[in-house]
Amino acid sequence: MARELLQALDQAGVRLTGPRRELAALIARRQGHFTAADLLTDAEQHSLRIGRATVFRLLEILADQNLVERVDLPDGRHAYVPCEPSHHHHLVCVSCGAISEVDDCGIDAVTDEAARRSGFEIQSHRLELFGRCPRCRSVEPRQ
Amino acid sequence: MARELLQALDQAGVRLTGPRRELAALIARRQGHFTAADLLTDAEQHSLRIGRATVFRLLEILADQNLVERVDLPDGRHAYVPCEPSHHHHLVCVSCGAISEVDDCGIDAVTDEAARRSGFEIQSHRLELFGRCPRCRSVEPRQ
DNA sequence: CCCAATATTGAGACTTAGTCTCAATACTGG
DNA sequence: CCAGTATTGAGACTAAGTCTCAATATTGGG
Repeated sequence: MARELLQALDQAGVRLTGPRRELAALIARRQGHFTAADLLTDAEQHSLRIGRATVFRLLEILADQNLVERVDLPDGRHAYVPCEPSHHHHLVCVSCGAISEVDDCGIDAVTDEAARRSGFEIQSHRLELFGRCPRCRSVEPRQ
Repeated sequence: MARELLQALDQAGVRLTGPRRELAALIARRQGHFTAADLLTDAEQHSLRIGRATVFRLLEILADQNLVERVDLPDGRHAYVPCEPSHHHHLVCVSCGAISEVDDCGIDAVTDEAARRSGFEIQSHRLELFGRCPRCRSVEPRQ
């Protein structure tokens, strides 16, 4: 999976330097969402000397390329999710942090309707869904 | 408008102390969204000695009462919007920062569909729409 | 292969948002 | 008025993120 990330970066004309390869590998090893701080901790545990700025810089590049998406968790923290570049939305499991992607499920009708009612010209939107994933539901059916 | 905020707080059993009244007035004077830092600046300009913690504490109370909603701006900052307690979504004007509320425009169908496809049990969602408000559109029709 | 131009790097200072603690103060009901 | 409780501001603290800069890595051209 790190392979794919690097390939996509390469195609976008981004230099594949050592630190970037290492970070791509760390990201690939993660399940679900992660924060910048997570990556810094990971790097330290692997005895990689990667600066804070480098992490944020790569995350910015990845976000620009839509290879990673920024998600605002309900508690206000910022997390990132590796994902397909196409437009879609995220389902965040509040128990285990797993992320699932769902593509457009008729949201356009909603935004169109909102535009009609408000007179706004809508340029972008962000939909985040929070709940419990199938696995967490089966482990503890009701919370 | 500060009147309404205070009234709602009162009904919720929150003490209407001096600093809270002052902050309510500052919030009422604001158009659209604002950040905690905005309120601190306002307070200072009005020579009010209100501590940082007090601002965050009141915002938390207001958010708990759904009198204010936290909005994550596209640039990653956190802002607050005074609003009606009922469930709804926000339209944020990226030019002037104006906020408009739209209530449920069929989003439930979208979340239901997402739940069906993913197996998640969806507990909450957040939809934010970004674009340009009617006024900004008329001033500069295309950007 | 080497070199000069350019991009990237890590370190750490810095900024900003938000939390926490605590002693002083304000508010409450009796 | 008074005792108990809640709230307050100050400021220390933490965490997230940005910025600067000198050192290093990478690149394409000769």
